[in-house]
Amino acid sequence: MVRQLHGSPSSITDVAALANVSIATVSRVLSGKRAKNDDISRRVREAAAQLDYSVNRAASSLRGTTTKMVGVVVPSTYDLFCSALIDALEPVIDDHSDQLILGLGATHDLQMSRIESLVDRNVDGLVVVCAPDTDLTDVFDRHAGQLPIVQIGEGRRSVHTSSVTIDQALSMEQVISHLATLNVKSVAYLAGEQFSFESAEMLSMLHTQLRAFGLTTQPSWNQFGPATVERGFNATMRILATDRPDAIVCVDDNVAFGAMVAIRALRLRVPQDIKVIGANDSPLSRESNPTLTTLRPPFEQIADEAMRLIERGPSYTSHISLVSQLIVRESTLGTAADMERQITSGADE
Amino acid sequence: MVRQLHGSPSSITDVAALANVSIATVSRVLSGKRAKNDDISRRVREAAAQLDYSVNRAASSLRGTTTKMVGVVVPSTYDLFCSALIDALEPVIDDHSDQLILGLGATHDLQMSRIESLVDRNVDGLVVVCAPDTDLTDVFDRHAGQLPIVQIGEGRRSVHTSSVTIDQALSMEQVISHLATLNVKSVAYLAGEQFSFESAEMLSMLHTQLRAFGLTTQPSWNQFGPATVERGFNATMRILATDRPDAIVCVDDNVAFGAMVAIRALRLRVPQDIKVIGANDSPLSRESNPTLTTLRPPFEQIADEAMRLIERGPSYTSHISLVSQLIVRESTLGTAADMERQITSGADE
DNA sequence: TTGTAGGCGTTATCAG
DNA sequence: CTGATAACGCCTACAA
Repeated sequence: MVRQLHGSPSSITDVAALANVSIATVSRVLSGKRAKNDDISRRVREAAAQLDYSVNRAASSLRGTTTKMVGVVVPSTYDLFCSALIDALEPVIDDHSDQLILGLGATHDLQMSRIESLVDRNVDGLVVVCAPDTDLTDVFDRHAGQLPIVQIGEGRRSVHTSSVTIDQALSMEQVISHLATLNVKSVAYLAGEQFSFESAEMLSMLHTQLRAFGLTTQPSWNQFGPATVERGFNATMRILATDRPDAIVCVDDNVAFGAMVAIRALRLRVPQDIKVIGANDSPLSRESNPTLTTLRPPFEQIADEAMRLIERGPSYTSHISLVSQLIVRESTLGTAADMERQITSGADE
Repeated sequence: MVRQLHGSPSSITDVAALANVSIATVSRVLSGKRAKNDDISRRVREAAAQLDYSVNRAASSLRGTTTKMVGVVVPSTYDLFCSALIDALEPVIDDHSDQLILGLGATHDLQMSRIESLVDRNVDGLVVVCAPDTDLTDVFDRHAGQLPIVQIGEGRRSVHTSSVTIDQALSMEQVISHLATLNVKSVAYLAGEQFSFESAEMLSMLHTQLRAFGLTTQPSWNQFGPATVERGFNATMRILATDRPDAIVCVDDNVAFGAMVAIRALRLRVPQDIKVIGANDSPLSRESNPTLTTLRPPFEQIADEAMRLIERGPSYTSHISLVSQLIVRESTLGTAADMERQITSGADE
């Protein structure tokens, strides 16, 4: 393989010359728009490899109809949902030989600005996680005719864009059904921030499912708050000061961890005395709490569906709803021995 | 402003026609390669605005010398250091009117593949966080002549690339000096994973600084392990079963949180009985542990320096070392009242 | 199936 | 400082 360390990289003309064919043929062979796999085809590939040739994307974008770039706009990579999504999206985008262009913005204006930039760049598609309380429908409507846009998760929908969401009702049903199987009678719920539409929706579904399965809860057990370990700890302490629910369902694995610590601090056992379930599981939280029964959003599926929708172009819009996976672990099913092990081992070495 | 909802977007030719100048002049005005700010300049800008014109980056890249794209390659966005870095880098890159192309890879092969893709795309520069135990010097050497490459943090350095790192020695000095001021005599250290070079370096610096300030430690107090809440909890429980260090320094805010929970579980007080210090602070961990004294890496500075190095082009290489900021909070300086408040309040509402 | 040639929108060059 | 013009590298009718 000849490396052109100095001088400009080889172009399609060089390949054509070396393979003794026209540049049109080279273009067709290399872009797969040619049926046969004969001698010519072989010669072209060989020449390309020898010259270490790769297409100039700028030229290709200029003349062709795609840029092989996909824009991804999310509020922040701190957000565990967003980082899990990005980690799932990146390999899928790479598989399509596309590039992931990242836009960050936690406000309407920032998100809009990033989206405009990406549209300016003629990205082939846009994946957007709307910031909380943000309405981007105007921006979407403005561009949805030009390129496929896929909204992920909550947020007001534009008529012209596709969406991939998580079916919170089915997810909650899995949780309550699981608890019912374990003979749980009463359930506390540590929700997310009050102002979030998602939180309100989840809470309402919880009540629906509790009713369906004949379980009970109490108003003081259904608390809104930030999704932090500390909040889980504090909220649980407060509930357990006077009451004793059979299970605590948490909006987040961090909250669930705080709850478990609080339960242990009160000399109660998980899961024998109280069962704990988390949600919005991500590899990061899993690592820090490997015994927690939790709802894992289907990030790989989300990424696959999003890219599929982008591939189909702007004229096709579809709304896809996926269901989280309930991962059953010791915090609901474990034996006393399991939990003992969890607390005392974890050997540092 | 005239929107061209249907039909192709306006090009430089349209602007030139409307402004009654040549396309060359339009190009110069809009790219700032023209001194005066006279009538011509004004007419051009006006025409561009009227036509909602924006340059076609593909054409610009094809003809010009830059692509206005910066590649960022990191192991994973789960990693708090990486997500904090990306969140700091994105706005800086946007300020330069560039786009951030993200490449993810936790292994040598993946990182190399992403870097090759980005170089193929002719990005204007590359920011790379090497995966642990990964040597990318061969890849760097191959491309460092073509485009500026900036390594962030640990990892083997290539002679031809720039780097921006955190001065761990100075950071540790801040920590120990702070503890010395508070009359701390003995310090335990919960390190990161044993195999990481960074961990070993930090531990050695800890000992150096302890000696310098006349503090003590014990071999059994210096433990390697994963950076999780659970690990911090377990490790602290084990140490406190027999010993009583005046302070515990943790490699990570999560570990520190686990340590604080363990201390409280043993009915000891932070900071009166034992002081706790974290490190690698990020907004995420700060949110879940707002009372922790911690070392915050200078992400904004890192981002600024990285972009500055990229702007200077491939021929200029420089190695920059920045120092973390010690954020002093209640876990070392607080009063009893502070900590009481921390535990019992945190009002869910 | 292959080659030829035109043009995508921009920037760099060079002459005025 | 401005304007005309030549690339940049590629894709794709269209002709052979």
